[in-house]
Amino acid sequence: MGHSQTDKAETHKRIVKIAAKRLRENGLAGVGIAELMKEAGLTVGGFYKHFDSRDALVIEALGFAFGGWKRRIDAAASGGTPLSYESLIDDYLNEAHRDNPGTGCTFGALAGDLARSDKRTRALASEQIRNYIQSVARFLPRKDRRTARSKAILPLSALVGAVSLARAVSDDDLSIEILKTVAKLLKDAAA
Amino acid sequence: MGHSQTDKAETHKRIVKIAAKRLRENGLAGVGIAELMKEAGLTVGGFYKHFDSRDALVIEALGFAFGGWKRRIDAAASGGTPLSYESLIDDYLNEAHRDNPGTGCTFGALAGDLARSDKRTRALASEQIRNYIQSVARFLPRKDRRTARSKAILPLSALVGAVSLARAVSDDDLSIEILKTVAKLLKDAAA
DNA sequence: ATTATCTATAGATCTATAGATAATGC
DNA sequence: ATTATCTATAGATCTATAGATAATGC
Repeated sequence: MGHSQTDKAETHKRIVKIAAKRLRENGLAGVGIAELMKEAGLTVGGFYKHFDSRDALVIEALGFAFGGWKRRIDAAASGGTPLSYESLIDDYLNEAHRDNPGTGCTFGALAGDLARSDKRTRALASEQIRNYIQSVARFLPRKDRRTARSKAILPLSALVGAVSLARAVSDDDLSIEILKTVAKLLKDAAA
Repeated sequence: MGHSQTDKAETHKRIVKIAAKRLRENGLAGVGIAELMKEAGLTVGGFYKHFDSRDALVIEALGFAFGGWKRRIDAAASGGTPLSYESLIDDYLNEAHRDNPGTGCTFGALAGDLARSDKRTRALASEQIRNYIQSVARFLPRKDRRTARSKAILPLSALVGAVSLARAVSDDDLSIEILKTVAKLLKDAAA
């Protein structure tokens, strides 16, 4: 039982990270506190020294989850290998992303759950959608730069819809057809 | 306490309809048996004379829910007023649909939940996605008829993604911007 | 006699809290 | 002394079942 204040900060972060993954995998109501704490190597009783309520953890975890994909594409945008619009699409619409919602786009995994969440959670979603629109806008081809913000909303919706539908079907051929077709048509439209 | 066999068939259908609405509103795990039975004017005990399990009701309710929107656009397609591709889009991307998931498109409301459902439920989703692709394909402009099936998958994904995102945000201006922008860009792309 | 529905409840699960335990840190 | 974590459990909720009740339908 080691429990310095440093340990506590690390423990807190570990719980948030695990929740960010498990909530994207199982939905916002799909995993209990006891299970999350167990995955963090702890027991249920300690939870409320870290969070006021389950909802408080959900909000924190969503904040962390949203940050993940955004950090990734922003880093790619400003980093050494500037990502093209096409590679952004391929980075989103592939089988690895489809099969790993826990580390993927939060909207792709939880848009439906967010729609049913309270106002505070949906305010976070608003803020993040704005971020995502801006992020996607930066990757748009030169010809769309002037109306980039508007132009970014269609591909963003199509990406979220396509990965949701690709995950919802049991037929793998159909699932891959959805991913590949939407990827191709989005690229064609931008060319 | 009236309970002829005719009554029972009607009661069964009433429970399914109520579930189809409430599951789209609250998510596949968001409403309990007692609440559904109460809305149908019944009590919880009678439930299992109608359904083997809660899951069995969910499957039946999804079947009914999927049928709703499809019946609507198919009727429009073959009916007196042939719906245009543009009016199909407007029929989907508007505030009334956004604000009434209980009577709207099942994928728009439940794609994320379906992705986390068992294989049997996702098999139903596969079948229905195929139906929806065909339904949308019939509305495509003349120039896209040859590759209609492929061409239908992008707008379908964009519609589902856009309504999910429009519901997920708390900011009404942003929500309307999503609906209107995706509608306009889809129409422009088809023109 | 059969059965559609009712009331009541068993058993499981989940959030949150109470009180004990064993470290930290002044 | 304080506190991070533990064990144990209260209270709520949810699915499913048991047994009673009051209609249907032979």
